[in-house]
Amino acid sequence: MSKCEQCIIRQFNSLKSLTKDDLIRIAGCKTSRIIKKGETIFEEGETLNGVYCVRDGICKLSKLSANGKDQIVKLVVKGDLLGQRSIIGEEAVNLSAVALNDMEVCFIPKSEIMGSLKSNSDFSMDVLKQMAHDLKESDNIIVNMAQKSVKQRLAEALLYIHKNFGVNEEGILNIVLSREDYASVVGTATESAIRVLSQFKKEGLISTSGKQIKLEDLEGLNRVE
Amino acid sequence: MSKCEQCIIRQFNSLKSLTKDDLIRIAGCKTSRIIKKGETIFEEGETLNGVYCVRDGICKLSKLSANGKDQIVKLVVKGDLLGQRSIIGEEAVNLSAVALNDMEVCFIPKSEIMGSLKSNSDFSMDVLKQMAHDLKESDNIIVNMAQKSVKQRLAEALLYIHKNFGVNEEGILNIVLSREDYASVVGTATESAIRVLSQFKKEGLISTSGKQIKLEDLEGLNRVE
DNA sequence: ATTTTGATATGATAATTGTCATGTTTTGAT
DNA sequence: ATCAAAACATGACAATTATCATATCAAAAT
Repeated sequence: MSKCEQCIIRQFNSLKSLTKDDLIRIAGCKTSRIIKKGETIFEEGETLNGVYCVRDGICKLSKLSANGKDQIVKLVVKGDLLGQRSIIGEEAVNLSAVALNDMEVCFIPKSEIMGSLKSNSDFSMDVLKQMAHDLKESDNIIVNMAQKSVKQRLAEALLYIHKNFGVNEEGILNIVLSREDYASVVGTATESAIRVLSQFKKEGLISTSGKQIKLEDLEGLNRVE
Repeated sequence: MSKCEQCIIRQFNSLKSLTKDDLIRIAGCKTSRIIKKGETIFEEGETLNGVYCVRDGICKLSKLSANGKDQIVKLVVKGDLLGQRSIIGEEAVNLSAVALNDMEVCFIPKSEIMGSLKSNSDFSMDVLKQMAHDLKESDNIIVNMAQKSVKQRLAEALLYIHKNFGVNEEGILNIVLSREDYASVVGTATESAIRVLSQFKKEGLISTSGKQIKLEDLEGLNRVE
C-alpha cells in the first residue's frame, strides 16, 4: 500500500494541510480503486461512507432533472476530492459521478476525514476555502445558464475545458466528450449542441476529427455572441 | 448595545455554535445598522471586513452578467449571514446585496469570525455544513436553469418564496418583488415574466393586486409544464 | 467482412423566448 | 391634486431553441 505522505496529488487539494499523523492514520485505512471508463463511482441518492481522492483520470458529476435529462454540473480532474459535501452535510450525495476515462481513486473513510476536520483547524479552513470557491463558481454558472445563449455557453465550456484540462501534443482537448455530454454540460438538446459545434467548425473556431476537438481560435470563441 | 448572547436570530444560523466567550467578545465589537429599502449593503467587487447577520428584513443577492442584466442568485431572510464566503475565501465579494425592505443587520468584524473559526471546531463545522447545503442548493438551481422552461422556473420561484418567506394574514406573499426582480430571479426578460404572471392569473394559479401576489393553487403551480 | 448498433449530422417545423413599440396604470414628488 | 417618472401590460414580430424525421458515419459485435 502506497503512503499518503508521498502522494503528489495531495498538493492539489485540501488534504495538503493534513499533518504527518493524520496522513499515517489515513494511509492505514484508505483503499485504492481502479474505475473503468463509463463506470459509475457513486449515484445520486447513495449514502457515502467516505470521500474519493482522484489520483488519475477524469469524471463527470451530473444530476438527473425532472424532465429525465442529465445535467452535468462539474467535470472533475486529477487532484479533486469527491463526496466531501455529502460527508460534511451528513446527507446522501446529490450528484452521480461517472468516469470519462480510466481512473484511479483513493477512498478515505468518513471517520478519518471527520476526525481530521475536528482536530486540525488548518485542514478545516482549507476545506472551507475550497467550498467558498466552489460556491463562487456555482454563482457564475447560474448567471451564465440564466443569461447566455447556447452558443455562448458552449463556447465557454470549450474554453473552460481547454484551460482546466489542457490539450495533447497536437493541440487536441484532453477531455473527450460525446455531443450528448456537451449538450448536458451546456443544458441544451443534443441536436442543438451538434449544430453549434458544426457552426463553430464552419467558422474556423474549432476543428474536429470524430469526437476529438481542437480549439483553433480562442479569441474568436471568447467573442461568440 | 444589545448582547449577542440573548439574540434569538443566532438560533437560525451557524453562530448558534459560538461559545459564551465568543459571544461576549463579538458583542463588544459588533455594530448594528439600519438599512433602508433599496439601499445597497455591499456591491460586487468590494472587499468586506466582516460578515453581516440579518436581524430583520429581506434582501437580494445579485450578480451582474456580461450582457448588463442583473441576475438574482439568492433571496436572504432574517437569520441568514452575508459575506462569510468572501471572508473565508479572502476574496472580494462576488455578489451585490440590496435591501428589498427596511432591514436591521449586525456587522461582525472579520477578525472575530476568523478567530472563532480557528478556535471553535463546532462553529467551523456548522459553517461547513451550511456551505455544503448551499452548494447542494446551487446544483439544484443550475439544473433548473438549464433544463426547465421560464414558466416552470417562475412557478417554482413563487412556491419557493411562499415556502421560505411565508404569507401575511390575507395569504399574500411576504416578499414583494417587482416584475423586473422576478425576471431577474428566473433569468428571463421582464416582459416574459410579466406575460407568464398574467397567464398564471388567467389560469387561476395566482391572484394579484399591484405588486402583491397570492398563490391560489399550489398544486397547480407544481404541475406547471 | 458483415451486420448491428449507437453517435453524429442536417432538414423541416413547432414552440419558446426576446425585442421593440406602444399604451395604461401606479407611484412618488412637487 | 397634479404631473412626471417608473412600473406594468400587451401586441407584433424576430431570434433562439426544441422536436421529430431521416440520413450518414463510426465503432463494436458476430
